[in-house]
Amino acid sequence: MELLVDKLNKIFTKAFCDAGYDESEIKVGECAIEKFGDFQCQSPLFLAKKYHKAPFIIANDVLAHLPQNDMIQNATVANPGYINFFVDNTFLAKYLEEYLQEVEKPRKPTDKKVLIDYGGANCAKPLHVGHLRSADIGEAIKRISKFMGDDCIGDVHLGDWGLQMGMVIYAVWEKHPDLVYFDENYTGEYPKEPPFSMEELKVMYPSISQRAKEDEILHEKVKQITYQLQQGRRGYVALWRHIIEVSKKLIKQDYDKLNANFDLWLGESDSKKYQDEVIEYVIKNGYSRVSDGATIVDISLPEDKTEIPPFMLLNSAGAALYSTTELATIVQREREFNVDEIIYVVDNRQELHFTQVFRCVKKTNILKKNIDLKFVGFGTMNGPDGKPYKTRDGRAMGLNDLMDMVKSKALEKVSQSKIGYSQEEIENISNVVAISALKFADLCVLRTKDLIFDVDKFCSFEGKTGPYILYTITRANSILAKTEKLSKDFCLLEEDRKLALSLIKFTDAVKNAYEKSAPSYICDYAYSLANEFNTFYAKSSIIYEENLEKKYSKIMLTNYTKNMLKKCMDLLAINTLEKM
RNA sequence: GGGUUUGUAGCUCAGUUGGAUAGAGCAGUGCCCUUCUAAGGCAAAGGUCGGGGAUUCGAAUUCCUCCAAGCCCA
Repeated sequence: MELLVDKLNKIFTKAFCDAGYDESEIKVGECAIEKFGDFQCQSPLFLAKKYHKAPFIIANDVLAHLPQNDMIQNATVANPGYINFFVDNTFLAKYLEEYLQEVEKPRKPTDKKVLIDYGGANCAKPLHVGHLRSADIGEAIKRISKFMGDDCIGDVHLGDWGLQMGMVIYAVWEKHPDLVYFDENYTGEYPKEPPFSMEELKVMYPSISQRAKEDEILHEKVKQITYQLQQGRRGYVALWRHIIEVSKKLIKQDYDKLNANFDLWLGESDSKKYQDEVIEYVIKNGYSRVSDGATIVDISLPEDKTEIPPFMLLNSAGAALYSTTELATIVQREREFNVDEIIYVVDNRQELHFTQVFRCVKKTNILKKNIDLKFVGFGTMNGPDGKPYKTRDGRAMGLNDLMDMVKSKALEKVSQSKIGYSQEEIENISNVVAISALKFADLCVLRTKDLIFDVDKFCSFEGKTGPYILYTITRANSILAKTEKLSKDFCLLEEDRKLALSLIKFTDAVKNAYEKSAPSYICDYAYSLANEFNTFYAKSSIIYEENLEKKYSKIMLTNYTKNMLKKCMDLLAINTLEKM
């Protein structure tokens, strides 16, 4: 199906050509001033210089050559050379119905397999506000890409190989020093069941981490355990497996609340099997050199203004680093999942690190095919002082603490509702409302910018928020529930055309969101559509409308809007409600 | 010190390849529930687009310079 703007672009391109301006890139856009038109063409302004003519004259030439058609109405020229026009109502009504049918159809597959690396939670550690962005943005990008026809898989990519693992092992040892895991001479099978519960695991890391900050000896001990684990000490590895297993369950609970559904639950340690091979490949093929005892790969390019620090393969102690693991992971993703593109949804602060990794991949030709490596960075969640957000006691705020805060606010609000809900309904509704507030607040700012963490903002249910969108859906739904199906043809009323025009802008929003990996475009669109609907809602009486033709048309629009809003929220991975 | 990002209303943010009167939300002001959920709608108010210079018919947007802040690497 040809989109309206494409149809218009074609007509205008022909008109320009007929008027003697042979240009291929004639474009039509939204009219900046509403009363002048639905759309406008600014091309005369751009062409003035080339043709040595005033834009106003060009615009009039074009207007005279505009062919007769059933779309464009009341085309006028405005100073200094805009061509403004309206779209015919009957045409718009027909187009809208076709358009909405088209949107429902599944897209043609793009044959592109994309792996999205988001999440990044650390095993044994609770999720904090910093994890919110990656989960929200990553999940939305995944859904948007899928909608556009890509074959997408999401990988949570857990941090399962760091110091925190040593801390938990230490905590277990402290509690049960006589478990077989700690007996170096033990050669038998280790128990299948973990020696701790989910609840116990939750408190292990925070308590040891706190103590290690003050206790130098304990800190050393933990480092040593971590080292021994990474060297493959049997008992520790067995215990480590238990920690991962229980930890995954805990982490999944949190991600489920945010609607972040990962296809893969891999972690840093899973690429370990490729690590030695990768190191050997880089060294053997002469891509690396030794500098101050460390093995590095120079990745600077001639066009760089300043030198980019080298990629570090092995440190001076001969140990693999975070960057090495990253390289091995990319190799793993090529071999095991055969991807065409990898998208990293991570904090902006990691940009240099990924630039180094990507360059190293390219320089060493370590991949068999050309995989597109994309860094999709997001801004840091900062506190009111502009620095990364910390609670009063100096820790990052826990995700669950934040959720509880928002939820209690939602509970308060829902309990006040005129509609008498049961306790169970109140519980469910406030849950959905709270999560929508949290996610929408996070998603609606352009991802690349740092943002100030503001509890009140996340708890806000008015204006440009998730609950506003949900509320709009429930209003629409309430009308639909109270009306019977009427069989009349859809005719668009003059007073409702703004809502219709808003509905057909969906394609632009998704396209932008997809191309720029920026879900905020969907938020903006959903908000403006909801806004338009609420204006429509306030102006019209729908279920009491006596003219059946009008009534039917308005009900149809209500239904279209509801579906569209739900579609947007689904792309953002935000659940909606029928009643609230 | 090098790199990088940012500076738009009191606060939090939008602002398409330069284009008409720089837009939203929150807070504050005034209206609107005897009709579909007021978590809403309508109206007004709020700005030297960090400062200065340059290019242009035309700059929040491009270039230069200065100021301030964040982050990364040292």
